[in-house]
Amino acid sequence: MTTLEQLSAGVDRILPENGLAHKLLQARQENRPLVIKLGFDPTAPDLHLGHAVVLRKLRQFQDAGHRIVIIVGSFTAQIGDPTGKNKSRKPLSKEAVMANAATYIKQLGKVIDPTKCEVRFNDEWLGGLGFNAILELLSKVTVAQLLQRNDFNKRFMANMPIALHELMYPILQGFDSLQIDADIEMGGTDQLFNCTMGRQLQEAHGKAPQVVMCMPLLKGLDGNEKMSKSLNNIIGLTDEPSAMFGKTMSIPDALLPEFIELTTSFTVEEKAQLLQQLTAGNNPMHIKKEVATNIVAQYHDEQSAAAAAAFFATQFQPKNFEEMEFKPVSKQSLLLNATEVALLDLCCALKKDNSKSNLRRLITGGGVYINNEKITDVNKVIGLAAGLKIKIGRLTFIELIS
RNA sequence: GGGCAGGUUCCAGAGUGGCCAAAUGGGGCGGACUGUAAAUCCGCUGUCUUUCGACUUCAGAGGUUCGACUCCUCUCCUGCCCA
Repeated sequence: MTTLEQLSAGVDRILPENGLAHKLLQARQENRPLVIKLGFDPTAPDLHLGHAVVLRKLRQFQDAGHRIVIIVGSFTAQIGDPTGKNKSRKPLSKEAVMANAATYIKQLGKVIDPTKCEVRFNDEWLGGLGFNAILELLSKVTVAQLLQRNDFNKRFMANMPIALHELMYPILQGFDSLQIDADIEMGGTDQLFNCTMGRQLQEAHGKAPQVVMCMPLLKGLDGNEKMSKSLNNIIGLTDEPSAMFGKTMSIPDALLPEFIELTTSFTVEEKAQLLQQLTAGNNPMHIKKEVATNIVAQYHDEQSAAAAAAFFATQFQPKNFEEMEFKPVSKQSLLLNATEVALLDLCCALKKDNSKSNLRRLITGGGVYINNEKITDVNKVIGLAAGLKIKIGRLTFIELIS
């Protein structure tokens, strides 16, 4: 496989189409690495599999000897990439930005080599921009162009508010590209517009426009929306092996092809084979297990992956308490000064962040088991003996210890 | 600046004086089913209370009323039209 083929594999869109080939050629002729830009907003430092799709591609560039520049949107974070969903954001403190950036970069290391990438904060150049410089920048972009952007367009059409500063976001992001002379900007397909802005500004300033490479957006656990922390449908890069495995198993079967393609480290042949098994009607569960194992192995290791698979098999496949694993919780930590207590109170003590009403519903709804027996009476008196096993909801398994 | 229309629980969106903790749909959470998942069906979805019920909530503050999400006043916020 040629470098070009490898680097363009799995990419949703390259703009212009022959841009990557052109840049690679140029790099060879000029004997220099390409500058590959990736921006991020330091507001949500929890990276997930969706981010990894882009990062894995970045890794390939890194391995091919190109220069990775990570732009921390320390300035633009104050605006927040306008999605229409979230209201205008509070400006983050300098400390918060730095802390978020640090955790971000740490997690970045799960996919790319953090020692071989440059990190820049965009308030370095945006923070001190004078008003005349801003006006000069704004003069390069028209309102009609900005309104072409999907979020803006939708909101405009739906009579939803668009604050003026939100319109600046793409322009500022483009300005970043100008500052670092990006050859290529990476992003998800949702970044197409913003990245294009970089091209435009570079051209307007007499520089070579960057090539835009958009990776497909990974869908989240619900199988519908894109993976995103605010939608609570992510598989986090730092999730524990068992959680990572379990979450992967919980994706809808229909999402499997996408996951095989975008999240696994299988070879092209292996991927094709898995897909073929799927269409041949093999039980998707087995294939999903392979995918889950592969994912866990990537972010942890083979042993953890195998352990997570085994854990899943014992914890969620049978209904028998004997084989399941329970998290030990000491009686003292519950602060219940009694030897026996009503089920509801026990649940309250164990799930402190749930409201009592909510737990009451859970119990009456049949979601609570004690020692392998479903209990629906909230008043059922439970003896607090060591070894008591209790399951609350689908995911909480607790064993009392003295 | 002027005119008009709006702000309802996670979201969308009904509700225009008591029958409203607030329809319906979505989402979420449980259960049944299941080979993980999906589909389907059932239940739940403000807080506290064993029950009766009590309490807090419909942008905010006041007011009218026995009683307000619903009426009045002011304030804040949003959109549209005109300047």
